[in-house]
Amino acid sequence: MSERRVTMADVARRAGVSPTTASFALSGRTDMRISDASRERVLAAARDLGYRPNVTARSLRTKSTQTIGLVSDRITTTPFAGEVIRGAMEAARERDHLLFITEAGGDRAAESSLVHALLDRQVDAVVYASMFTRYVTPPKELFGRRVVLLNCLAPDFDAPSVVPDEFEAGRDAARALLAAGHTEGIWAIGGHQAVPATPEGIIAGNERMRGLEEVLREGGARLEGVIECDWDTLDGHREVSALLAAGHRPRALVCLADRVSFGAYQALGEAGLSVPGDVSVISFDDQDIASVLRPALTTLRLPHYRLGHLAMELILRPGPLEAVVHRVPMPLQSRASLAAPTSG
Amino acid sequence: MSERRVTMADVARRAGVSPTTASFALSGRTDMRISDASRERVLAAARDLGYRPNVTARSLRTKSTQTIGLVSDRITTTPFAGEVIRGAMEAARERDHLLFITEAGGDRAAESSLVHALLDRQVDAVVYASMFTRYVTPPKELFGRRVVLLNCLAPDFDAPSVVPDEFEAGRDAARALLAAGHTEGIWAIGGHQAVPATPEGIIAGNERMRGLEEVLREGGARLEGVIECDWDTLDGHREVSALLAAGHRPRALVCLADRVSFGAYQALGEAGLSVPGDVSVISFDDQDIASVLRPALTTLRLPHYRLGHLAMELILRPGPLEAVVHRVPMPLQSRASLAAPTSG
DNA sequence: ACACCTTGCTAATCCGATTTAGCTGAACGG
DNA sequence: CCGTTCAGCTAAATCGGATTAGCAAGGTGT
Repeated sequence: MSERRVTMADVARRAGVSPTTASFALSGRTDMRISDASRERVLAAARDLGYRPNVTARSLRTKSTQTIGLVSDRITTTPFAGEVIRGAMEAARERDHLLFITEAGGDRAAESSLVHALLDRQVDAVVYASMFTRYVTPPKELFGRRVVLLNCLAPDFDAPSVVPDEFEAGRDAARALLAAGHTEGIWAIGGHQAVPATPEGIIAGNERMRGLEEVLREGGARLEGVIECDWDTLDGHREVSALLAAGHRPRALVCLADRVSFGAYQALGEAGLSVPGDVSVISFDDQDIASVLRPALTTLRLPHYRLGHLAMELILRPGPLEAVVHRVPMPLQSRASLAAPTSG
Repeated sequence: MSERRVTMADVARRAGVSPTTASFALSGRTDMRISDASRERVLAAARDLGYRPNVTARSLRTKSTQTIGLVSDRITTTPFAGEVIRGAMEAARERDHLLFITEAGGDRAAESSLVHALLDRQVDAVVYASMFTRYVTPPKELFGRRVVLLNCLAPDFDAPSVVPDEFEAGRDAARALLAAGHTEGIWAIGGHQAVPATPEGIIAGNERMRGLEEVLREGGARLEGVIECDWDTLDGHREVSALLAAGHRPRALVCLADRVSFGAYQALGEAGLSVPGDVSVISFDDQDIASVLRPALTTLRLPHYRLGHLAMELILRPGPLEAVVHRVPMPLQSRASLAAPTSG
């Protein structure tokens, strides 16, 4: 891409030293003796010429490209996935690394070919990411490589995982409910289900429900009912409408995803019930919409930025990677949809 | 990253030819004569050994890395920006290129340093992207380089731009309104304003308004009023509430962004007005939320995927780039919020 | 029979860095 | 005065390919 770049040979020539000396002076290595005078001259020459090392050339020798690859199933499906990338990117930048982004769209062949494309470019490591928490089997090309699993788990694959702490989030939801005084009329909408097509897709649902029920029980409360449905606005609307039509009068709704909450809001509104006056709502995810709903939604936030950041941090941390599961807390975003139950 | 890779020398050895012959056989070049027998043996050896060329090494000689860099102000601010990246990525992949993603967050120094990081890695070209349409001044490091401006304009910079066709979208909004029979009581909410902090940020607003008013006028209609406000849910809610409180009874609202529409929906609902029964709403952007609102929002879609795709296509198209502005159509998503005005 | 092409291949160089091996001159010790 | 040590540097090899220059064998034309 245009204009001959200044090379180290140019710098060496201008400083009146050999390329070897220039190299050592510039890299600041001390195992080869360079006089202060020479070093200064090299540094000055580099500065004057605006020298920048050719990372590609260096990589050929050093085997390190300062480049990380990210392979994901889908980047754009979930609207907040960008935060994952941003987290990874910023962590990379803090250590002078750059990020290749790829997306296989769930296609195994495409995935393999993308991993090859990354390896052909000598990436130092790969982040293998899923856009919702689930079990995966990374392509065989990644075996034995430096890999971190992001938002997914692979028991047979020797690599660390970074996932949201769904279980603790479930517990926190229950704690918030109890703290507000809710012990009766609590319904879970969305239940254990996540994505219908993916049997393993129920990690988030299961964990959230497990934590929720556990702390509720400890607090002497319990769920009045669990409604299993897909995690979407339409489903939330349909199920909550049905619930109300059946004569139930919930005091608190635990929606397993913000999209479900939005549907619940709509159903509640149509039935003339107010949030949180008549019914409290607590939710999971903290999508954009959560803060814009009226009333603003109290929800447990999926820590996408931190997920991406931590995955990259692990990769760039020196030393071998340990196959540990790192659970990132899901902070409670306390907003307006949760309040004390009205007596009666 | 582990395991010695098979090199071309290995392939040549196994095929019993020189590396030169292997190179020519593998690249399929015809300007050097290689017998069919030799070629076959090289190809077979490569296949047997699972040979993959080291792109980094090749780049050193050829100056082409099959790698494109993307520099943006913010990737995650707008929830649909992921589609831009996906479009660019897929276009890149169609031509066996990979994409570096970087984000400067509006910081000029960071931007320069990221561009350097890209150039140090010998990217073949750079996509300079903004997350909302505006005038920009790319960093000087990009002058003379192969660059495409994505979602932004820079008159003094010799490079093509790819932007949404906001003007035509405004015209299409007007056409949709007229086709539904609206000629009176049409209000624009959001007006020319876009982002308060950015004086150049009004391109989208200006163009949309210009197209809208032009076609309305041609159709013998006109706007009853234009309300200038920021493009956010809160603003939409506040302004529409105020409008109704002032005794106005709009028949159609043109919201300059979906977020504004959402606020308008809330205000309308609170006032007991139904969409589209009492008031029609047409909007711009087509964010996720648009299809999930009740009734689903009729809106002119920002063609993010195509924007990203076209930018990358231009870059990968052989030959020099021409400093032309490419306008990508914003398709009308006809949903339920626009209907004929009720008489009376 | 000799100059002249072709064909089919290889040796050597290059790309821009890093790194290893080795060389030179001064200081030092005895 | 001679061998040793050490500071300070350079030549050359290396990484994995692409590319240029050139060479040997066989065929052609005259």
